[in-house]
Amino acid sequence: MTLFAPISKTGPEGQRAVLGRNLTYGLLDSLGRAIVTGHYDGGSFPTEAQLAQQHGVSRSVTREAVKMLTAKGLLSARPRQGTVIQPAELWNLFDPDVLSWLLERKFSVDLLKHFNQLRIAIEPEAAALAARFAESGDLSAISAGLARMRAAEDGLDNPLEADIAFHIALLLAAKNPFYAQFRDVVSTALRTSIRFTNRIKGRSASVPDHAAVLDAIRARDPDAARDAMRRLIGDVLALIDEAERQNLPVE
Amino acid sequence: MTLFAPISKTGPEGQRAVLGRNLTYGLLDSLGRAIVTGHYDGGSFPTEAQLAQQHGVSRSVTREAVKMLTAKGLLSARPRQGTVIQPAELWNLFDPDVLSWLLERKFSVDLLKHFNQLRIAIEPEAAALAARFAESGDLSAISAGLARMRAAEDGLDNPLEADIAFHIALLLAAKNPFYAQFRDVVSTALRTSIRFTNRIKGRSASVPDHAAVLDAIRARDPDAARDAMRRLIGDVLALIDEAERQNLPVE
DNA sequence: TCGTCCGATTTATATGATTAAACTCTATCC
DNA sequence: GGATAGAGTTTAATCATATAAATCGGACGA
Repeated sequence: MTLFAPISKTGPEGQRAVLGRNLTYGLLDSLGRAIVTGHYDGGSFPTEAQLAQQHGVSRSVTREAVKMLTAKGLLSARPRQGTVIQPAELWNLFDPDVLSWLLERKFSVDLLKHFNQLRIAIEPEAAALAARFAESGDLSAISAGLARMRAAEDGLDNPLEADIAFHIALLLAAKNPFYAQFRDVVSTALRTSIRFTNRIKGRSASVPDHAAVLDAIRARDPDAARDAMRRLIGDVLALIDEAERQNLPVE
Repeated sequence: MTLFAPISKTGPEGQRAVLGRNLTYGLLDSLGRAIVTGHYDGGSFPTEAQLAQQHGVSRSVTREAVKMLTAKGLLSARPRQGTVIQPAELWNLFDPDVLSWLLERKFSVDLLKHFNQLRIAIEPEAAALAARFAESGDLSAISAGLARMRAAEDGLDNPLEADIAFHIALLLAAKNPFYAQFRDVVSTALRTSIRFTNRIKGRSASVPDHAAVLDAIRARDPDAARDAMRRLIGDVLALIDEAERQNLPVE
């Protein structure tokens, strides 16, 4: 059974089919993706010796990749028992790698809904905190994001990247390191959303709604900022719920 | 310079001073704690050869521990450059290990505030979701937590553990895997809070306030559930803010 | 029937050798 | 003089092999 091709090291001509910046990261990515997408769901996970052989790398590389996966909560290794996949509840979902592997699965409205259920908790509160604590640099950054969104309306910028820039700047303005950690979740959620929301309405993210958030932050009005942001994400969630009710075909 | 004692392997009588279940995990914990608590802030991080020598372990163990730390975002390793500590913004703060190392630092009201600023985003929304999606098993679990809190009032249970059980059960009732991930943050926050809040008021967590949350969830009223939970955590935050203003000596 | 010991399996650890990557410095060329 | 190509050096990356420790299952014996 040849589930995987060799990661490929330096080939005859010296080219390197990169799956990462070196063999270990290549294997990490390959295994992580395979685990999260359920390639091992039926049978059991291979032993470290089998892994090394299947991927054509040494045991050192294998062990280091496995150790990284255990650090992210995907695996657990014990002598004699072998290396086993941990139940999904133990995975570190906020790890950027795990997050990106999750998206390799078949697209699911469910995942998108969960993303946005999280966003509607985090971002309104982040806006409220930003209204209290944002410094002038933070305000400029949010404002710059908004400006890019306006430019995008005239085709002068990428609307998705502009939207992301706005939301990231806002998370940083909350001046709380935990909120800053949601950078990846939010940008991932937005990137995932785009191919979905665009199917429903032709509209991209509403500039006036975003402007309302910034205005409230500028006015140092936490409650108004929270409400404005809540409305923004509430709209997306309503869209998703509607799609779910209609059992809309997606992708 | 002997910053660290050897991790200690099997000693004379065969006992093992465990800093983890094996050498790699011992080193992981030791290095993680040292990094997060700032032991390396002045100088630069040792090379892998130096680490191995300083801790009296082999290069394999060292490399695997370092790889786990890079997986958690604390380190980055490149040839010729050596192994370097990543800026704190890149640390995976939601990783349970990182979270626990964070608490090894000198207690700071700041950290406690950040914890609860996060909780006030997550938990009210979790309560609202629970009001919509909780199944009967979830309701029993939350109810059991509340019962334990009541028992604790009569000295029949541990008030802190009862409180934690309540909040964890609620997170799980939201039926969203991302919310479930906050188990560690919330229990850590509560454990940290206790030694702080107890200094201010003699009161432990209010049973009626918690009961109000459960009642709203039972009544399938998301808005009421959100408000009730918001009030609960808002109280804690108010306490912290007050303490901060008075620059209260802590611990 | 129960416990103890033995053997097999798999990860854990150690070590030596070699390779590749990345930075520094220098000497050379224009 | 300044850019630039190349050599040299440092450090992680990789490979290979050997040995130790942990644990499971079954055999054996009281």
